[in-house]
Amino acid sequence: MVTPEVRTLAERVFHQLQSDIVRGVLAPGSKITEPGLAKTYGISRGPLREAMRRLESHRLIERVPHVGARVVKLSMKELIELFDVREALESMAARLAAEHMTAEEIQGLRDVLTLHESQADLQRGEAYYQREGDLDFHYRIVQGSHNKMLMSLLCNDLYYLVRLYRTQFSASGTRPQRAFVEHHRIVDAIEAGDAELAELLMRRHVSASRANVADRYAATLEQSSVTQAE
Amino acid sequence: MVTPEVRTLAERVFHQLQSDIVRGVLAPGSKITEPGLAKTYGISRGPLREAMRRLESHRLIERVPHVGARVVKLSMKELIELFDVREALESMAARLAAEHMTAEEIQGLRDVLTLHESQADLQRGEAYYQREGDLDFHYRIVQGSHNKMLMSLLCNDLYYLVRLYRTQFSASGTRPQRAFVEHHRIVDAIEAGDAELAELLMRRHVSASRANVADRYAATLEQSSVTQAE
DNA sequence: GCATGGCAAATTGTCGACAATTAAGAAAGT
DNA sequence: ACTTTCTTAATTGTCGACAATTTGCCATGC
Repeated sequence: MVTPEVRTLAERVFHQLQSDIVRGVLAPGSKITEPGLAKTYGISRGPLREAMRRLESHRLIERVPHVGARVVKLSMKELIELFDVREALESMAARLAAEHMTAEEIQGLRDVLTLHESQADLQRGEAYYQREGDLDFHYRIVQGSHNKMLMSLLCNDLYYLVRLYRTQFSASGTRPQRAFVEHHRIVDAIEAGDAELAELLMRRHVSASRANVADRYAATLEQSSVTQAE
Repeated sequence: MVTPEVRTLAERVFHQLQSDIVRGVLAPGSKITEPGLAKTYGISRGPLREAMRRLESHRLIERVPHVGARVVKLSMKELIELFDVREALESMAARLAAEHMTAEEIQGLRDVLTLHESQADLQRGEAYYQREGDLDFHYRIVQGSHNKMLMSLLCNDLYYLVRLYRTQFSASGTRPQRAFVEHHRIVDAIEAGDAELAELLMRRHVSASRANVADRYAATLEQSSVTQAE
């Protein structure tokens, strides 16, 4: 990941909190109190509040004035919204990557895929896609777009939410091989410099992930309505 | 706009600073010092720093640890990057708007257009598109997407940068009528529920704006290279 | 027994002071 | 005259204390 700038206390505690939230150390929806955190991390409330303000901007915590803050808890609806935004941004990223990625970057992307392939081969492709690997792939394509604003939006904001969702829903995705193939096809398009195709494939790829989530959402709704009816 | 939550000092000074930066009261690239601002706004540095941290997250100021902060100054390259992101997000917004917008919202959108038309008719369509009007149109479509994450990204982050760019480059867009027509066509598509068409038209609309900016960018580069050569 | 009002504890918001780091300017040496 | 180094001033980073607001609880009245 990006080397965290740990020059100040506020920076350090920001990254620490970010990590703790994404990894599930701080449970989604749990209330976090300033004196508590200050004591936990051994700092005063000043830098802590600045870190929390940044986390708020990054949508990892939600604050209400004079009341308090709690770790964000993604609803399925919000999760699907997140995938819509990802579809828009990542398809654009794939298009730009096909136009601007250097040979070295493309090679690095291939290396990531082969590495993942061997890992997935061992673990029967089950757990892998719920880990960092999948995001690593998307991460590199965003970098390849050479668009700093895209990189900032996706890598600094949205991907942390994606990782948070994985801890929340322990996504038992049933489509590891399919995603594999899709990844390969996307790299092929990028390597061929076919921007239009790369964009289309990435759009379908993210859209398929969202559909997967949406299906489970529908199943959940159905079940809850049954529960409500009885 | 969204009613600003002015419950605390930090909130108030955040909105104040945001407005001052976007309106050009604080010049792009100018250095801003904490004691100076604290004195100007009559508050202490605590809330001020929190407001600045939020502005930093929203990309309106840039901070370097132990050195200071300055108002962001968009380069043409960054501006074009911004338009790329807008193209991706707003075309998605138009698609969702065509799917989810209510009759009342569509009527409101039409009202905005007719209002703008009368204004533009008076002012020969010159100055209007550099003001709030154009953004107001886009704003409503984003609202119509009913996607909170999209709304947050576009309305809370990117649109402030767009407004900032207008003060920076005093964009002498030569295409008011064309944009008018494009706006109308987009609304037509949304009203017809044609999501695919709405997305396509919005993509072209933003893309055309970017092309306009890019042309001026190229002209600027040419001129500077001439200046350098002499 | 329940609702309403006020009281108290805890938490958040704000402030001023002190420590740490940086940048600029002056002085001295080559 | 130029570079280098040291000193100093200014700015940022951090802290602890105080004020304001909220929330839960308890007592009182119906």
